[in-house]
Amino acid sequence: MPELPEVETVVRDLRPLLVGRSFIEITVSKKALRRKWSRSWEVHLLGQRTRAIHRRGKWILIDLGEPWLLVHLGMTGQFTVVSAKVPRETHTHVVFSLDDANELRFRDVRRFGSVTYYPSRVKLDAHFLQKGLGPEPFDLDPDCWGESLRNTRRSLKAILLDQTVVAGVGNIYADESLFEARLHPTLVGQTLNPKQAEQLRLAIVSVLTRAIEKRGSSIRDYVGGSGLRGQMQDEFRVYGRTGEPCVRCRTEIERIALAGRSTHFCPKCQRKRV
DNA sequence: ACAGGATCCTGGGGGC
DNA sequence: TGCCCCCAGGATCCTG
Repeated sequence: MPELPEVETVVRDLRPLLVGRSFIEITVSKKALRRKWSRSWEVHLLGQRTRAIHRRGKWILIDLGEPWLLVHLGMTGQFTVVSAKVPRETHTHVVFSLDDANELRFRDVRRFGSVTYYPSRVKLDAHFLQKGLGPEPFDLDPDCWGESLRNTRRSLKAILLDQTVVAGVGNIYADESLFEARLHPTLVGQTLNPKQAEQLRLAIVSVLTRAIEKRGSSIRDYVGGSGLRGQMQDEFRVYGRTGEPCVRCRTEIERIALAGRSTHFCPKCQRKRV
């Protein structure tokens, strides 16, 4: 589910509820997440005061002094702080009881998400380095971005989904960014001129910024760190609007399969010409 | 190098 | 009501 704007919203919601708190108990369900939770981590986590919470791409990083927690929401992950009195919902897989009678809960219906312990920031950085996680969209250097496009024969859609090129864009915001930039999703990176490359970079920044302002998109499962749904789903211009009229030209929005994902675009506004 | 498919999971919706 | 098929905000591995 969650792309950069959703993860950013979770982090902003959790920050005031989590910083300064410590874990007094950790409860884990029997069902395994994408990376299995190890009970041996718990001794290192209990009693540690939370110093900060950050986002990197679609990852959530919790700074507990020396140890860190790394969280990925996968497709259906929810990461919320609620009163311990609130009954736990089904599919709640990890619960961190806080020292203020609240609980930090990780719930994930499809279990594609993960909650992982790292003993230090250095180990965490090594993990990202090994994955080759790309730059944040807001810090993306125009020349570096242009270079990434010039050097590949892949489609724009595939490039946007590649977390090593730019971190945090997923299926929804890839489609919305391509519409904003008026570029066809099947266009090959190599064929863009510098002006178009820059248009696309700016479109990504603009779309993600707007989505953060709207607290992300809640289509089905997504909620922010305090349980509230987002509002950006009401402003999609192509995603999920197959057959509906384009907001710019009234042409019917088309849907194709590309890079293994459903892809939505306006065949008139997003021409294949370069 | 890159596209496409399968995989990990569960649940919702549509068609019959 | 039930069953079957398709679909889903992600990441990763394998094949051709």
